Amino acid sequence: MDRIPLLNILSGADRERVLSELTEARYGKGDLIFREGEPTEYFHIVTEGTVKCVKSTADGKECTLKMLMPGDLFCCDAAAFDGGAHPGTAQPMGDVRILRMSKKAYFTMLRQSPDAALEVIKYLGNRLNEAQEKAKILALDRADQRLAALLADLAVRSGIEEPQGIRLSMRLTRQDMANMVGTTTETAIRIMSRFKRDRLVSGTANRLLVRDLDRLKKLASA
Amino acid sequence: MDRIPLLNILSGADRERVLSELTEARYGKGDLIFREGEPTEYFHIVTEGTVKCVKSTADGKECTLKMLMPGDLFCCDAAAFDGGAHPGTAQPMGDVRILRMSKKAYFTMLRQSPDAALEVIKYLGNRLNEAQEKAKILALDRADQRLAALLADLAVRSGIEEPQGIRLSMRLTRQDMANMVGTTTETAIRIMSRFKRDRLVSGTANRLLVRDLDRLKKLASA
DNA sequence: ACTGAAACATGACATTTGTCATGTTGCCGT
DNA sequence: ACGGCAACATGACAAATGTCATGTTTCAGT
Repeated sequence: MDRIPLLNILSGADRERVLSELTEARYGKGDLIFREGEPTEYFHIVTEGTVKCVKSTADGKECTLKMLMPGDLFCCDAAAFDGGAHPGTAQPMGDVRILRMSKKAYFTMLRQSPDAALEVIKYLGNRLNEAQEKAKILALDRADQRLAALLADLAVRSGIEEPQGIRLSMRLTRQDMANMVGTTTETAIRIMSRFKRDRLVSGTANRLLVRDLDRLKKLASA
Repeated sequence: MDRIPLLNILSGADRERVLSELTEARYGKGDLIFREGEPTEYFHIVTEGTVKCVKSTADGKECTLKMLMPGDLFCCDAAAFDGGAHPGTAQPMGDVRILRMSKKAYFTMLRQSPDAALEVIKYLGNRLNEAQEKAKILALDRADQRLAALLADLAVRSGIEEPQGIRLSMRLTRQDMANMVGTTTETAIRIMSRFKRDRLVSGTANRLLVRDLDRLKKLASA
């Protein structure tokens, strides 16, 4: 519970009150934290593991909006909408732990602590910029560039240095990648095959290695 | 200055203090309110006209992120980032009027008025949902569906009822549309020609008419 | 009313991406 | 260790979109 900015900025009575409103919940592979369309009830904070935010179409196609990692907030937006529905589905990638708080307690916190409100505003601002950057990439770049950008980003943000390159910390299938960059699984596989041949990456879902981050970044913005 | 939620929720001394910090600025065709990469200095509110938010690539391609209309806030996000740079360019579509406030006054407002902070949180939450919905559309839909969705959305949000159909209030070239849905001008033109042939729309930039909103919506989500 | 520039239009072709089919590899649970 | 399912792989073809070229229409400013 140390690496959560929103909680760290609080102190004294504010902090105690907020902590007393938080409940821990755990989820595993196959669970859903909530579904697209369901009414929002809680404000959430990820403390361990990775949570995938997904939107789907009527005909079964899926699009992954964001991978939430420890420290990330969710439903700080939709929940603010009185009575709104979840705009997407939240799905754990393996074991995760989250803290949550009722909508009412969340509003109370925001009203009573300007620090908390400012922190949420900064967080949402960053998320908005991120989402718009993603939209730009989807609108203007080719599939291979989008995939290169994704791998580079994941390597930088959650990669582990290894002698051979940067190891990605989470399991990530070609289908997961496809959903994140807006292509089909087949194209993602083909592009990954090419990247492998060109020694940019190696390995599959359980052990993905980024072998040439610089070249990957260059390709992403070429 | 009546139709600005953020200002309407304030009253008394709070309202006076905030109003005293706001300065009006006007811009016309060809001006830029700010450029991508420049440091953020102000928080802005649109009061009249339309402002286009754009991101560009090194090789001159452009992507329109959002059309801001009266009541919209901007740089409530980037400005919250101390010393951050503008993630995009803000460009007036014709004559616009905006109110602005220094970053410092903006922070003071957010600290002193929980109502203002909550309003900004709600606004940012909506913008985030919007941006993610846009990303989903870019990731999963064909160009004609994306264009249909755009036209339907504009018709609903800023259209004027006319005997022949719904007239779009702003000037919008095929190139503008292309930049908003992530295609080339040529494809946007071809798709619009088809829509015209099928009696879904008519007219060009200065006088665009949506003639069959329902069919347009159906195409968007088919 | 005229004129130059911007917007619109369309054809021909290249490239990218999707679709469907089929086969191989890797990994998890018993 | 092995059986089965998910993940990975690849070919052949279709569809969508981009690119380049060329011509017409529309519109704002003189």
